[in-house]
Amino acid sequence: MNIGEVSKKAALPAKTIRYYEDIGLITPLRDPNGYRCFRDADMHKLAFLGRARTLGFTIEDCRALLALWNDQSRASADVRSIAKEHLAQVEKKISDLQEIRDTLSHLVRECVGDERPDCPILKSLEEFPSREHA
Amino acid sequence: MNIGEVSKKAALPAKTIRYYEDIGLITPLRDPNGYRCFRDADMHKLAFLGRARTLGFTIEDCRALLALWNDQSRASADVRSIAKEHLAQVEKKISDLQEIRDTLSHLVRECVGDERPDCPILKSLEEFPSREHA
DNA sequence: ATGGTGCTTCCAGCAACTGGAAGGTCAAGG
DNA sequence: CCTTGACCTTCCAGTTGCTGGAAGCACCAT
Repeated sequence: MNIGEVSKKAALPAKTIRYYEDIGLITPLRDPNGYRCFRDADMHKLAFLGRARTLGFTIEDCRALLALWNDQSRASADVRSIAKEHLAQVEKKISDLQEIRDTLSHLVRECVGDERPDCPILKSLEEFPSREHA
Repeated sequence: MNIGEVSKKAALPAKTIRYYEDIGLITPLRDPNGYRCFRDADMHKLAFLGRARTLGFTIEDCRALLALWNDQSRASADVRSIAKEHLAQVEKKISDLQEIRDTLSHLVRECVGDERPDCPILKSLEEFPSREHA
């Protein structure tokens, strides 16, 4: 399989696949003409990577998960701890964003948004030294 | 005021402040010795920037907001539309992350996490070609 | 004079790609 | 046989928003 076909099947841009090879996540063979030659195992890895990435695992997480995936004697606890750690980060990010959303939507609701220069949003950005306590 | 003092007051790293000058968000004066010399107006801008950045506005958003802030004849609608756009992006991100969180927490719950190699998380990453429809 | 801290500039690097240029390869059509 | 066009290759640069570090002045206290 050439990169184009793999790209379609794995739903990953060819550029991304080349990048994954660059950083050592996959090592496809080469045809005599220099074209990358992907086997089913490569496809599987790429599908795995695509899935893990859409779940927001970092590339280094993916590297670790791939290693565990390839390790027949791995303990499932190892995988679980990576996933749990990542889950915690996702939850933190959600709550940070929720706070931001609340502030923003409050500001947007307060702002009439007409032709007058008076703007509560700017006023708030100006007057609210949020990090004073830092 | 030198950069160190401003850095403390605005709760922004000195590196960040220099970076903001580099990209033209602020233009502090210089003392004869070459040191940056910040006036109150610079401080205000930096505080404004810090606040806007903690709310997740991009640098380019900040540039636009600063320009509006400095524009006495601005329409508050202009500010509002930037904030609304950003709010929409934040909300999108929250819901994306919530989906990820749900999937992840489901996986983590399913996984016993013991010494056995059998791992539902890896299995799911393997078997679930999430982007097939792309 | 010496030490320590603070300031300067510039260069490199992070994550995870993405875009584009310059060029080789292959299959089809004339 | 030649051309066209799609596909492949490599390499370099850019993205966002900083951050780290090196090399070298500036300033103040002793």
